[in-house]
Amino acid sequence: MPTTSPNKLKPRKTPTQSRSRVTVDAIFEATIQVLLKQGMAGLTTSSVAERAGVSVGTMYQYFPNKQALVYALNERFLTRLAENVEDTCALAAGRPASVAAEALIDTYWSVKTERMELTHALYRSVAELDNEALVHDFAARVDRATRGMFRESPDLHAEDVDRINLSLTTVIYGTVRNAFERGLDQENISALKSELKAMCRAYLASAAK
Amino acid sequence: MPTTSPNKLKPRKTPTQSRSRVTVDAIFEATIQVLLKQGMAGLTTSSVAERAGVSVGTMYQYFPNKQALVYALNERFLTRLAENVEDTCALAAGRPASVAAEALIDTYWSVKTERMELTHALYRSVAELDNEALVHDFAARVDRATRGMFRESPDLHAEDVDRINLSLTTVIYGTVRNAFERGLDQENISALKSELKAMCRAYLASAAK
Amino acid sequence: MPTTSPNKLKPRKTPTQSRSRVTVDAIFEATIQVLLKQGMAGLTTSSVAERAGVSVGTMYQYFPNKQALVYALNERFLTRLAENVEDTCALAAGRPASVAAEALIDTYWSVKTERMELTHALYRSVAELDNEALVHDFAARVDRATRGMFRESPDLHAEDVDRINLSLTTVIYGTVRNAFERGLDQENISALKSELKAMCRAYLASAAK
Amino acid sequence: MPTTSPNKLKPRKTPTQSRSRVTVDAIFEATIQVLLKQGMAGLTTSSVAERAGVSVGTMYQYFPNKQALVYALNERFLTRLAENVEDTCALAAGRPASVAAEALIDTYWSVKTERMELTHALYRSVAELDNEALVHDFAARVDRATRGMFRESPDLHAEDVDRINLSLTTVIYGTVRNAFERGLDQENISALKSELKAMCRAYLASAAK
DNA sequence: GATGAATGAGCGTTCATTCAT
DNA sequence: CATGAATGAACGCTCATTCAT
Repeated sequence: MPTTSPNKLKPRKTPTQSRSRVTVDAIFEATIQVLLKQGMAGLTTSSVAERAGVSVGTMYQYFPNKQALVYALNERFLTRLAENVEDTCALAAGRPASVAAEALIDTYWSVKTERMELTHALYRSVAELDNEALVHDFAARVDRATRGMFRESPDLHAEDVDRINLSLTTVIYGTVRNAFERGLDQENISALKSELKAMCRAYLASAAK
Repeated sequence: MPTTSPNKLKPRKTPTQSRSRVTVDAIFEATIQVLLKQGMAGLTTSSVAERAGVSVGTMYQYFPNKQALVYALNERFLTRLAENVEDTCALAAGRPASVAAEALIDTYWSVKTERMELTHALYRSVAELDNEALVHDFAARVDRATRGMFRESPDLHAEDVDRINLSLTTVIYGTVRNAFERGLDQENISALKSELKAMCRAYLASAAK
Repeated sequence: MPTTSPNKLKPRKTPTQSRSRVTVDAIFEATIQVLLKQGMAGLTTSSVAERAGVSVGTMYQYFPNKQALVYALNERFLTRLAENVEDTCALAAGRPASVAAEALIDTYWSVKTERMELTHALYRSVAELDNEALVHDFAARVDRATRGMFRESPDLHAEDVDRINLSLTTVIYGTVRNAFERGLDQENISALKSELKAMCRAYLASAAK
Repeated sequence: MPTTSPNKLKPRKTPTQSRSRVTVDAIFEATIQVLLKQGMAGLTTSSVAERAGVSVGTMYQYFPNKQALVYALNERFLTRLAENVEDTCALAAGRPASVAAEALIDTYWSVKTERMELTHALYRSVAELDNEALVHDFAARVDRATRGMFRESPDLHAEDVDRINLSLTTVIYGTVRNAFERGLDQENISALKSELKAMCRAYLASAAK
């Protein structure tokens, strides 16, 4: 699958001036609205521009092409997610691994729940526009944070940290995503959350032996 | 997001005759090749037809439209997956839950690994063409099989089966998908697999108390 | 407008054998049915073949192409119309011009009324497939008949016949067609018919002076 | 026969700005040229765009689809025709019915003759694209005008007006159309015109008795 | 003969991108 | 800088016609 060179995806200008900021924000918000209402199929440059109240020409001042817009939008959300995870990791560092894992689940779950539909739409947009490099970058960043956290856990052996970190994060992220995509109702969703926690606890308990 | 009525997605003729079978297979294989080489963006009716060595017109004899083609391709793979899972469930029925869970993991993992790139590409194609109804149908089918299997597990209380089934399947399927999407290498992949098994075992052990 | 050479439009075989006759009739009837139900837009070779219960290949045995089929269908109807008019003219020859004109109106009107929808559909098909040469040929044939009839009218001067024939026929045919295309109800239609007769009578009375 | 909802046929932007006006006019003129040279069969979006010297994309800025273009073209001509008839009716109101009828014939004839080939081509285009609703609307509009005119004729009884209006207009419009479709030469055409007038005069004289 | 699967040119339409104003 | 009319390549899809069986 051909991946577009990242240079082509970078915004044309970093919006430091306030007017630019406002415009870019409007474009992002419009993109989200369109994504939620029409899905990726309805995400055309003109639909976004119209909703943002700017001309297509203006959009092209800030983003060299459509893909760059979607890229930047995902970057925003992933940054927010990464920051949340990093905060959580900073707070939970030094606590037992099971506590840290539960904190991670809570954080991840709440970020996904907050704007569930949008999250779903963004997942799709990433897949559709070959922005996987972006996702990998953020996965690495988040991985650094969680690994750091587990490294500080008093109940984990140093040589187990990487393995456990990989397992826990892969399981947690995958499960959360799958839970939402299966279209479960609220009751099942929250039941699932505590089962996931139980599973992580049990795993850590057995792994620590 | 508009969902296309399933009637519009049904193949035009069931390929019972041998010539049709060959043609349909060629089209499916071409779709896969294109999907792997160019992704969904490159999946045009002409690219598939050309690769399959048939004309577009012929394609349209078997599939009423492009979406139906992708739908049918996914259906094929999901059917294969469901059958494998059902076989596994039949074999593992009556064994302890942890053994059953491990069998499920092995089966699911091997089906997905077999043509890893294709699995990934199909995940995308489902998202892009609103074929989620199809996925839900198969999820329900597979769910019936695993629930049946766990119901026979001697070490599970009847009232726990549904909860445990939901948890295990959501965790397993989500983890497998995520493992592939993270692009882990073979070593990490197989490490992950045994960790996942360990996790399920620990979970079941703690749940059985 | 490019007119297709008539050779290209001729049926491939004159259906003298009875089996051919049946097939050709079935094809014609199917063409009519499709024309009535779907209009020219739905008149595809396969829709006609399917309705006729034959394969497209068979259709091409009898008609070299689609246009030839429509051509032949129109030819059939125009022949029927021409024969009716010729019969009427033979009967009314020698009668006063106004009687002859009324007879012509009655005949023309009844042919059009008989299968009104079909008549309309055929008008369209003629226009769409540039079969105007055909129409002109039949117009000439019908013209010969009516001219012959009026020539025998005792109350017409020989030098007026051509002018009066042209006027009457143009007015009558045009009015009949327009009456049906305006979508008038039965009451207005029949009122119109007697007015048209009155008009022709008045015209002939004044022209004879 | 399926009739397309009129909303789908409305132009996308009313060409008030001068640049748009020019473009739309060019497209209309190109449509006419193509219609005359190739007939409806040759009227493709690209042939029109090419002849108009614009891109297909530009065409679609002004017309939502091909049918809308043909619809708008017919609307233009029918509006022109209706206005001419209305003007004539205003001028001839109050004059004897025969004078009014002759004025109507002159007007109708001249509008249709002015661009005879085009008139013919438009008749076809209406039939082919199910624009008959449009024609009926304009027929009603023109009917109002002529009925109003005849109502003012001093020599007509009020109770006869509707019947006479219907007869005269149906005969006149039908005859004019038929005259053109028969492909008569100039000499016959103008002979026919005065015969039609004579016929109407005679009809009115007899009807007034 | 009869069949109907296969063909592929050509259609109507969309939309990311550009650039004169 | 902002605009949005114009562009045109590329798409999904149809259907008259052919020809191997």
